[in-house]
Amino acid sequence: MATTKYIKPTESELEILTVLWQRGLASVREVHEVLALNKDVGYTTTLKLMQIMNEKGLVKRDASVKTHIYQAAVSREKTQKHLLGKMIDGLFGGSSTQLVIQALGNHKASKEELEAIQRLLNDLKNQ
Amino acid sequence: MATTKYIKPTESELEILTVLWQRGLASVREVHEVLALNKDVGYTTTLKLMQIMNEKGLVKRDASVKTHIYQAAVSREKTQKHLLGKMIDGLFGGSSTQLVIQALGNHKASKEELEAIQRLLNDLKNQ
DNA sequence: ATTCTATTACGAAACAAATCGTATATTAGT
DNA sequence: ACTAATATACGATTTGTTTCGTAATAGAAT
Repeated sequence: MATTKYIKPTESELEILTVLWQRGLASVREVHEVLALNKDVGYTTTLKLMQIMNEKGLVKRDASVKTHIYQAAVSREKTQKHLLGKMIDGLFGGSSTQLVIQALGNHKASKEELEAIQRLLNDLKNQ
Repeated sequence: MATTKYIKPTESELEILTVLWQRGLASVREVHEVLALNKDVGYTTTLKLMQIMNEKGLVKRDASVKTHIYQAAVSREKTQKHLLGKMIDGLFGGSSTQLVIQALGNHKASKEELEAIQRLLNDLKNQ
């Protein structure tokens, strides 16, 4: 099996991926306009980043049209899984439970969300 | 209230902090030997990093003895909280629940751990 | 066709992180 | 006092990330 090396997105790349995961397809301008809501950055900066991401294989693009259309080439789930795993191993001594406790303790969740987690826990316990 | 700006440790700095959190007090050599188990890096690199961390205020050191003794100057909990929060906001759309589900789904937890989380959930629900 | 507008391509600078070599200092052993 | 061993200090280099200016390109409007 030819395993492709996992490429860790940088922080800026992650911001761009987040936009792409949300929109599916987007031009550089569209991505840029979303980013520009939260930070002050030039258009060509976003463009350059997306070109680099294309080289790295983090995004794909359709260059057959005048305005290139991009999409994420890595899934949100895989990326979450990877970064989360790193964090659990590095910061939480390998204990996902510790991380869960911290996460629930600090970020408030609604009753519905808590119940969703409880159902998941029951499933896990009965395996 | 004079709030001190939060300094985000880099990845290498986090590795060093992890060692210090575990041991409490340690010399550069001690830290370095732990790091060297997992990666190939020179002693002076570790030294330099710890000096930088000292300037940043991430660690404190006792320089009154010949071999300087370091300790973490930031708490593990605060650091966990900060980085976790960033991750939830950035990667999980602000939903700690999503993160918890991912964490529990991938990293296997023991029955005891799952029950500990269930108790926490009950507490949270009854607030 | 010429001009205007929006786009991509590309290089270079600015910045940040990690690495290590070499010099210097301190202590312990002889 | 000399030597060996072990430390710290510090500069320089390398590597990675982010930034943006400028040029080239393509299409749309006139």
